[in-house]
Amino acid sequence: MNTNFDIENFILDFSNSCQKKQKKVFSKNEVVTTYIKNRNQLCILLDGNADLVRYDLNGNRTIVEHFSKNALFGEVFYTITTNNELLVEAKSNCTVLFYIYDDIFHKCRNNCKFHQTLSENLPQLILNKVTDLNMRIELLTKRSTRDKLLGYFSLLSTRKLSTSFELPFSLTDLADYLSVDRSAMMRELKLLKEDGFIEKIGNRIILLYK
Amino acid sequence: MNTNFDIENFILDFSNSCQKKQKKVFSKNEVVTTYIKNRNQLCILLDGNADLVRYDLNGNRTIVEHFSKNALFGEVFYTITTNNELLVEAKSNCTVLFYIYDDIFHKCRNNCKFHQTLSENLPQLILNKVTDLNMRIELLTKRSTRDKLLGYFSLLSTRKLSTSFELPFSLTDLADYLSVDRSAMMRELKLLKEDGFIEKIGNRIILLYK
DNA sequence: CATAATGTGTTGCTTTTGCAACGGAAAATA
DNA sequence: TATTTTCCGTTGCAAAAGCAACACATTATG
Repeated sequence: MNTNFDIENFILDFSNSCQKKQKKVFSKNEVVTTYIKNRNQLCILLDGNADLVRYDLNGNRTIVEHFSKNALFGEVFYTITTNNELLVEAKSNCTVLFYIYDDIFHKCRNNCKFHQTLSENLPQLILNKVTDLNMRIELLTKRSTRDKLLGYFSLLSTRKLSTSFELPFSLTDLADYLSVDRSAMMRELKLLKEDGFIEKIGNRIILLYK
Repeated sequence: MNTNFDIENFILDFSNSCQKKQKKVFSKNEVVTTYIKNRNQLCILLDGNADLVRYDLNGNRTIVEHFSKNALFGEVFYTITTNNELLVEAKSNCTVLFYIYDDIFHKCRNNCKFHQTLSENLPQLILNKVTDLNMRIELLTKRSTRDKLLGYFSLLSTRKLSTSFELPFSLTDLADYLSVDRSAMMRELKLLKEDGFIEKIGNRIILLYK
């Protein structure tokens, strides 16, 4: 996450300072948490990978966000407006810290340093989420599967400062992230290879164009 | 916009308190502003309607956000990460206040009340944007044009607390907002009518299902 | 008021995407 | 290690969406 706020040190310094917290360990595919209206839970992923997933009424699965080490998530960052189930699924073994925010923008009743520091930095952290969401929207508004794939690859390439990078998703999950059918995406992936846009070696993509 | 912060009164009280501002009037279809990296402009729509629009390399147009009276917009709320042109277009005659934020989360150098009050409420305002963006993502991840239309209609219906409501867009713009082809959307709209999901009288939609 | 510009509604055709199904590879698990 | 489960890669077919073109309505504008 791109922030001036040093989450890593913050966690090291303060993670034990608040009494109102819980630390839990999850194994792969377990449900870490479900998003519930007005609870204002805040979670920190100390270790592992997890996805925020939504299931709609048609049974379609959408990966809304992907979290890795030190990611912050929870209802604090996501005002819930619909009835759709929103849950965080562990993609690997995970260690997670849970906090409840009585009031997002004010101090913890216990007046602990953790909540205080976090409150100060919350605006910046939320703005980071906004950036992520806008990127997501940009991807989703692309009209074809090809453009979604290329857009996503170019994003990863920019982040890694390299035309070669690992996919953080399985291909099945990538399809759910781009909101397209998996087999149609595989077909397009093949065409992208044939048309010389990309190379794919296992989980690694190499961008060839420009 | 759904916020505890009373924008209307805030504008009345403070819009003249900061020296670093500009008030401008635009006529329909004029470009209100272009989003530029690191400028941190903040705009308040005093009157009229405007859209945040993106044009991609294929010439596709996407309406990213729709603004009406008292809406806040500008780079402050949108961390720019791509090269795509992002601009705000007046959809009617508009009056807009412009401010520049030297530093989003700190006080204006002039220490004016406007920036101070806004700083205090910025987290809440950003959270409102997050809500909007999440709804947008939810719409865009729907797999079919039908589901996008129904999802959008149900959203408007919830907002207006009525199964009957006016569309805030022309149908051409609605297609750009849902990121679908206009004629395909028209076709689907016709089918929705035929299948008894909606009624459409001019600009007004009536939801018939459930 | 006449004319231009924009928006609506429609359609035939083409392309893209989704769906369903399957075999084999890889990974997780007993 | 054997076995089950998940993931990858592919394909034929059906459905949906995009494209292009047009007539007509409505709205702006000289």
